[in-house]
Formats: sequence, structure tokens, C-alpha cells
Amino acid sequence: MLPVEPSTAAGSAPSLGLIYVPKSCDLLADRLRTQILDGTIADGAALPAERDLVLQTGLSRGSVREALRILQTEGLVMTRPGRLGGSVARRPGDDAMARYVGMFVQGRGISLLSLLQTREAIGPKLAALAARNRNDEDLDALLDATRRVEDAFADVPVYLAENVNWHRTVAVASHNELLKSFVVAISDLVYKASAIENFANDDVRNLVIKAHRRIADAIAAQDAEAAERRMARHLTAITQQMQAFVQTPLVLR
Amino acid sequence: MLPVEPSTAAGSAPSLGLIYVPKSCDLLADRLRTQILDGTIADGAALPAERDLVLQTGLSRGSVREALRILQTEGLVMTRPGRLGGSVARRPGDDAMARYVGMFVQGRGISLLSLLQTREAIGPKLAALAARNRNDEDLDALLDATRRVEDAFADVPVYLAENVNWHRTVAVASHNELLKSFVVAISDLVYKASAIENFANDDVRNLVIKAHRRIADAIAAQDAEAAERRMARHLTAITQQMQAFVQTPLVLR
DNA sequence: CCCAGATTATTGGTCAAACCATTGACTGAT
DNA sequence: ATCAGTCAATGGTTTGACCAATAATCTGGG
Repeated sequence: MLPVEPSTAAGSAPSLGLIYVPKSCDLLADRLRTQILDGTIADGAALPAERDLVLQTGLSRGSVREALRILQTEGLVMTRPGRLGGSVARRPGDDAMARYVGMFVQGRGISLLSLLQTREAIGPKLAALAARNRNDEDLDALLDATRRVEDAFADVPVYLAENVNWHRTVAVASHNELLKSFVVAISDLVYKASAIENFANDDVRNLVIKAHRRIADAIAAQDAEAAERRMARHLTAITQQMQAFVQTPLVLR
Repeated sequence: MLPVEPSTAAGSAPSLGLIYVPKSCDLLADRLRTQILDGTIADGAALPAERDLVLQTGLSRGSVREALRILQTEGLVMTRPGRLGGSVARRPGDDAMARYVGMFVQGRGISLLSLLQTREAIGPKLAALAARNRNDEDLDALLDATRRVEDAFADVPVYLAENVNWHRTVAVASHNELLKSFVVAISDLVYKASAIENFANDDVRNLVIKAHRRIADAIAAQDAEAAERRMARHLTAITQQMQAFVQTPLVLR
């Protein structure tokens, strides 16, 4: 992985790995990425202006811009033009994770079934953690989210959006940011698929609302085992309901 | 999210979202990304040379290069210099997923506990799917991987690497590429952490090997329920074992 | 004194034209 | 046939200029 120093001696060891010749923009991007990820450059802190980076690094402006473009693509900096513009550092966020997971799903032609299986894997543990780790604000948010899904019963598009938000709220309550980022990414994709497929008839929506209520109760009571079990049953049921639509590979956008 | 067409009429509707002014390199990157993800540009197919893209798009070479740099960062193209070099399309892969998950974990200071919890969430379902969906080659690979872990008992670094490979093999057998990419990314991070912490003493390694054998048996017998249960117990036990090291935030590299 | 509009400075965005570095194919001498 | 040299095509890098967006600053009228 690392660059290898070419040996100057004539008859030296014959075992040399492939040597990777780093590009100048990669070197700069690596340096800045390291500093952003380890906090040397704090979240929200401004990076030097492009022309300053040129002076500091000795690279051309084109190379500096390519380095910044890399970091932008990774979601580690936000750049705005204009006076007092420039690049500011950002910690990696759920949005970038969701973006990449979406590309993965679309590019690999991941089936809706695989997506639902993944949600089935993550959801129950998430509910258990939420029951164990929630605080009062998490509970308030969850009860509110639960109510909003119920209130949106009649308006299917709003209902679907609120449904995604409900799962997201459970994820927040789990206080596990990695699992949360996964479920946010997946729920978003399931939402897009379900919005297309239009499978959520009145009966399904009623069952979902009942399940949400029972899961929220378990989380409120901090009963991790019940929350896990109920979420598992809920997600399994949803997968069953969507089984008719599940055969075909997932198409997005 | 999407760009908004500015209205030409004078007294038009007052509700306008923020309008995002797209950059030229983003437009080109979007076009190429779409074609790569939907297969119009097949995996392994060559993109036009930079100078050809300049002619085709009317953009400058700098903008074309920034567009390609975006796609490189997303893992959607590989670029090599030299004659017959150029950019070739690649489908999004586990490596890019692992890279981004790693950045997320490091940048957000995700704890080792959260990482282990995520593996606890995903692992059991993965084992169940492996038991259900495995074919003969998957089973051969799993038995081989199981043996390799056992053979590496004495050499801890090799043992740890083979351990990661074992989990990866189970993931492959599940035939769920999304779950697989998650577990590959996470196992890699757990491996790095465990390599640092040096917690795998003889007793732990013995227990792990026994658990692997029992799980492999269940997958061989296509007993999904047993595989899921045993994997859950296995990962819970591992988390318990690592609990002493789990308090501190995860430090990588 | 205050405020609206014009001005200006700073920043990223884009373009153009070179030249360098790497790589593989081609060619010709041996 | 083989091998070394040459050549062509490609990405990598630099330079310098100008455009576009934005907010601080100035200026003149009230």
C-alpha cells in the first residue's frame, strides 16, 4: 500500500513490491483528510484559501483544486465561492453515507429483498439499543414521530416520509451512530422504492401503525427484549407484504 | 436537493427553494456516474480520453479532470497514465464502502463498542442467510476458512487476519451483497482495533475456534435458526471479552 | 446621523496553452 | 528471433489569465 523507496544499491534484494507513485493532489488530500478526521482541523473550521494552499504547498492551483475536490466528494469539506467564501471542514455525516450506500445499491443492482433483509438485520438490534440507551428527549421525539405517522394515515406520500422519519428516530435513540447511519441510508432507499411501488394500502398502514405503537411502548418501558422482538416481527411482516414486488431488481430514480 | 429553474416571469410564485448553481465538473461527473451506475458504461469499459472529453463536452481540460477526480474518489473509475492508459469504469465495490465506513468511524470517533454492536446486529442475520442461500462452493470456502483459522492458532497476527476472512466468507455465502459489504467494512475495523489491543489470548482463541466450527456446522446443515443463534452467542461473547478495552473511543492508524 | 446604492476586494470557477512523465507499440539493427 | 531505441498516446502538472459570486467598504443624498 505504501510507496516504496527504490533501492540505490546495484545488487540489492530482488523482492520489491509494486511501487505506487502518488499524485500530488492525493498527497495534499491525504494530509488535509488526516487533519480533519483526527480533529486537528475542527468541524466547521475554515481551510486556507486555494491561493494560500498554493503558497504553502508549492503545488499549482490546479492540483490544489483537485485535492479539495477529492475532499468535497468525500463529504469532508464544503466550499462556497465569493468573498469570505472558501472551504470549511465537516465531519463525515449520515448524508454522505447514504449517498454512497445508494450508489452501491444502484450500481450493483441490489434487490429490494436484500435491502429489506438488511433492514431486518439492523432494525431489531437498533430497537433493543434504543430501549436500553434512550433518554427522555429521545422518548419525546419517538412518541411525536409515532403520532405523526398516525396523523398522516390518509396522505400516503406524507405517511411514507413520516414512516422513514420514525425509523430514523428509533435509530437516534439507540445512540449508536454507525448503526444509525446505516439505517438512515437504507430507509431512504426503501422509501424511494415503496413510493414507486405504491404497495402501502389501508390494511398495511394500519398494521404498521399498530406495530409502531407497540415498539414505542417497549422502548418507553426500556424493555430491550420486547422492543427487539417486536421490531423483528414488524420488519418481517413488512418484507412479507412487499414480497410480491421483491422479485425484480431495485430501480431507483 | 435538485436544481431549481429560476423563473423568468416578473411577479411569479414567491416560494422558491434555495437554488444550487451546478459546477461544470459536477454536471459532467453526474452524467458519467449515471451511465456507469445504470450500466450504459459497462464495468471495465474505457471512458474517452481526457482530451476527447474536452472535445465532446466543450469544457476545459481542468474541468474534465476535476469531474474524473470526483468519479475516482467515488470508486467508479480507475485511471492509469501512459499509452493505452485512461479511465475505466468500475462498479462500486466493497473496498470503497470499507473506505468510507472507515472515515465515518474515525471522523466521528465511533467507539469500539458501537462497532461490535453493529457486528452483533448484522452477523446473526448473515449466518441465517448463509445457511439458507449457500451453495456447495460457499460451503467449501467456509470449511476451508474455518480450517485456516484453526491452523493459525499459534500465530496471532495470522490468526486475526484469518478470523476476518472467516467472517467475510460467511458474508459471501449469504448472497446478500449489501450486508456483505457492511460486514467486510466493519470486520476490517475490528481487526485493526484488535491487532492493536492484543486481547486474543489462548483461551479466547480456543473458544472462537469452537464457535466457528459449530456455526459452520449449522450452515453446512442449512439450519438457519441454529446458525443465527450460534452466531449471536459467538459475537456476544466476543463483545464481552473485549469489554475491558471497549470504554475508550476507537483510535485507528 | 443614517441608510441605499455603487464600488471594491477577495474568493472560488473556468479556460487556455504549454510541457513533463509514463507506458506500450513500433521499428530496425543485430 | 531478439532486443534496444524511438515514437506516439495518455494522464500529470504548471502557469497565467479572466470570469462570477459575494460581502465588506465607501459615498452621497436624505
